[in-house]
Amino acid sequence: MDGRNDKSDMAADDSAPRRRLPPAERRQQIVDEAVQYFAEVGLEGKTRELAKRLGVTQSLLFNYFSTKDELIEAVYEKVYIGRLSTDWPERLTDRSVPLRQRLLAFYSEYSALIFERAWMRIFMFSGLAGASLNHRYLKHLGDVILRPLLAETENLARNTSRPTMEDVWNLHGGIVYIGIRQHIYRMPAPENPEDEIARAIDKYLSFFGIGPDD
Amino acid sequence: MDGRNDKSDMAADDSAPRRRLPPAERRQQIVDEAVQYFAEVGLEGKTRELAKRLGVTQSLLFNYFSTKDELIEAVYEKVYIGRLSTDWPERLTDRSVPLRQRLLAFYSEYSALIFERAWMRIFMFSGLAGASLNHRYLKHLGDVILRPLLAETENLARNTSRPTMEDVWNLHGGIVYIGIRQHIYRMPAPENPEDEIARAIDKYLSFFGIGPDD
DNA sequence: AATTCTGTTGATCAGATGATCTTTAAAAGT
DNA sequence: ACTTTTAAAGATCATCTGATCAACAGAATT
Repeated sequence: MDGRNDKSDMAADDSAPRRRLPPAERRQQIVDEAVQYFAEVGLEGKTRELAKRLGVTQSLLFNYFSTKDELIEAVYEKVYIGRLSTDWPERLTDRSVPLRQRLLAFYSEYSALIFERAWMRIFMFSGLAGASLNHRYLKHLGDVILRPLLAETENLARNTSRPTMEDVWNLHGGIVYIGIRQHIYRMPAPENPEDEIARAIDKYLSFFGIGPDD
Repeated sequence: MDGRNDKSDMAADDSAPRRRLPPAERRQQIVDEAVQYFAEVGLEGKTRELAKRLGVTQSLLFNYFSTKDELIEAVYEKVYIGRLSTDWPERLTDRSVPLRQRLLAFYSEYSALIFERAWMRIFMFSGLAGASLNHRYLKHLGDVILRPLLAETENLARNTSRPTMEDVWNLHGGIVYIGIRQHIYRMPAPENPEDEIARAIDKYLSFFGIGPDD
């Protein structure tokens, strides 16, 4: 594209000729940069461009990943891993705490994790590509987060209309859409997403007649 | 990829050697198939693969579009055009009709238009690619649909908490997310989206103390 | 039926791209 | 200091991909 080759031009580090990193470290460095790069341009980003951003030869990449797909898999792992804390299910179902408070805590932490450009975009790219990790993640989310959340809502719902799984997905989707607008569509973000999340939760709870202290 | 060349193997039409279509018709045919194809595999789909699906030579494409980007632009136009009816703004602000009813009518029609795989995916692909049409569409949507919708809500809101633009985006996002789950992530869709949309609208309205007949 | 017009094909190019392999040189071991 | 080990670079391959252009053939015109 552009003849960037001299100096002080790269996004990453290009200045120092520091070579021969320990393999584990180099591998990690490659994956980290690949996450950022692929998040920007998509999973069809070129290995040469990625190598350039790393200040490294293209062939080096294949020293750590025998194929590009293998690198992308590593990117998936890196990005998907630890995105769903294991202790959320129990904290979401801890009935000694008001549901509203539990929801606020969960979505506060969760949004902090997912309202991140690299994650958001790679999640979308991999979703469009039909990656299995994407399906597994969403199934997992439904099983260990949203379904318990439905149970908690049902337990407290005072209205005639019973909550359904779709109601939970609607709550979830409305919140996630904030991140989509911001990072996928690059629209201006709300100054304080936490406030909007709180409103979404209140809207959800009040619809089922659940108060702040229930 | 696969040596499909003989017969009865293509997704589109491959059987008949019908050649020499009138230019306008051929062009339309190409764009139509391109929409489907790019919606499936992304905007980095190959011209040769597209030509194969059309049962046509790859070089023919460049007889109608001097460059691939030009074809993609045509795909954008085709897909974006007419996706926002011009009469929605006035119908949404027609205060002789209850707001709930207006919202139901709008999102019933709108969801019928956008809950379509090709649209949904190309919108997402173009959004990730940062296409200007995408930004313009969202700005337009905000200006002529969501902002008036906020005004209508403000006009009827009876609660202490005043509706904000973010509330409208939350309503919208929650609804759109149904389509995202279905067509981007390819998750099982709710049997009847209209019901879920109605619930989302009711949740929204009730939060501001707006009744079904207001 | 012959001629003209033009939609379509087939061959091909130039650059890009994933991947391989030999060579170089930095670090570890002696 | 010398040798060994092995990251990393450099050159290169085979294929893919967007794009070009001359040649072909179906349809309209005369």
